[in-house]
Amino acid sequence: MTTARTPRERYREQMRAEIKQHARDQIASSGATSLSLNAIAKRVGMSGPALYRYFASRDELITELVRDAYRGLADAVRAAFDSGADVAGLAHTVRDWALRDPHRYFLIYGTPVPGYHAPPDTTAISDEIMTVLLAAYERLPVRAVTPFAEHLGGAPESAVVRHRALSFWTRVHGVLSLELAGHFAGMDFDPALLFDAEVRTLIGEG
Amino acid sequence: MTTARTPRERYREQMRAEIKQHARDQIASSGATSLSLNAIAKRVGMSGPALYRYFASRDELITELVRDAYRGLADAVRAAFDSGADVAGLAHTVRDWALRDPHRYFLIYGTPVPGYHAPPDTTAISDEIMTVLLAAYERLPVRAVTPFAEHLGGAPESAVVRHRALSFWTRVHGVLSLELAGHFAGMDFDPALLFDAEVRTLIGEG
DNA sequence: TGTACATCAGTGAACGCGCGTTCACTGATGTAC
DNA sequence: TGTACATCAGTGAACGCGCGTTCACTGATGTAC
Repeated sequence: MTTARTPRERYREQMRAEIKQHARDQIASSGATSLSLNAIAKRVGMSGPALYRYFASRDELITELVRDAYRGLADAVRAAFDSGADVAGLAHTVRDWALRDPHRYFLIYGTPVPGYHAPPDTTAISDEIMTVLLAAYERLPVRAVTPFAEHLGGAPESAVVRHRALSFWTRVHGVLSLELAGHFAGMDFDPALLFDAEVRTLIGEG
Repeated sequence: MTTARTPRERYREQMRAEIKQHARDQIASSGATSLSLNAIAKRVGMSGPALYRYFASRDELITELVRDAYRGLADAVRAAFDSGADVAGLAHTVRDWALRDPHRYFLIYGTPVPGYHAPPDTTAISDEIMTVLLAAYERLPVRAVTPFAEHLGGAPESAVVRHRALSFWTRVHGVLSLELAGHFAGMDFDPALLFDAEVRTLIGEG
């Protein structure tokens, strides 16, 4: 959130934000692959070429959306941790964030868009999330070393923590992505409770 | 695999199979959303409209591919079970199947294609897979009732089995889809070992 | 405070492209007598 | 075995469409003196 100085700059920021919002809306209803600049322009109320004042290309717009999504998730997770959330709290933070806008979640963790490669700085944001997870697990009682932790190498205690953080990631993603994709529809249970059950296994009560 | 009787029918089956193969190839390199009939036709060596002799529309072709994918996974899982595979064996069957053609896996379990709805019979095939999972878990020692199993209702023993089968599904999918999407790239470990670690938690050694 | 100039937002026309799908048609293959 | 007809695979032209992007241009907004 850089403060825009001149009115023109402020206007630019505003327009960029508005364009991205409409882009998100379009992704929410038609998917990221079929994102159309012309359709967005129409929504924003200008002609297609005008968007090129704000984004160099369609790819740059998508990249920006991906970056924002990563940033948003990382911020949410860090804020929760700073407010004293434990591992279970972090899991629910992720779920709440994903449920608020499923397509933003899929933009990050969904089927990779062929030909499109995420910008390098997004992996840095991913690491940021992982760092918070590690910090949260370091507060829990130490667990026995697993075969996989041995494979990870390094100090045994930290390897165990890393293993647990990876399990957090894969299990939360597993139950969450199936829920968001609608695979539990028709099955007669509350996805929130299955999620809770998985979370319990992540903090040692499983 | 219905036996084609007349030569014409055999030829038809052959062409349909060839078209689907090229469609799979195209999905593998450009994703399901951007599947193009004309491009497939060119590959097969005929003109675009000729494909309409074999598929009523683009959507029907995709539906056919989705159906085949479900069918293939279900057959693989059932065959493994019939050959005596236990829960861990089934997990590896799923992983092997997914690794053989990641895009086929994402076709089923990836980001839902907006506007496209899977045909109703695919859910039946899903149930088939679940049935095999339940059978595999019924052979394992009975476990204590979980809160989620209580929520599922029905006989406690069967509810526990259902809970475990759901955990199988979500955990296998979680670690597998992140691996296939390339999210473990750059992290210094063997995904196969993380998968094994997750599988161990699914059979009671976690 | 007013004038002269530079910056920048947005337009409309045009580019080439590929898409799914329809249609009328040709020519080969199979069927019935 | 040969002829007459029906079936069906595949073609090429055409449909309307929307796409990303470029370009020359207009008009408004900001800046310097």
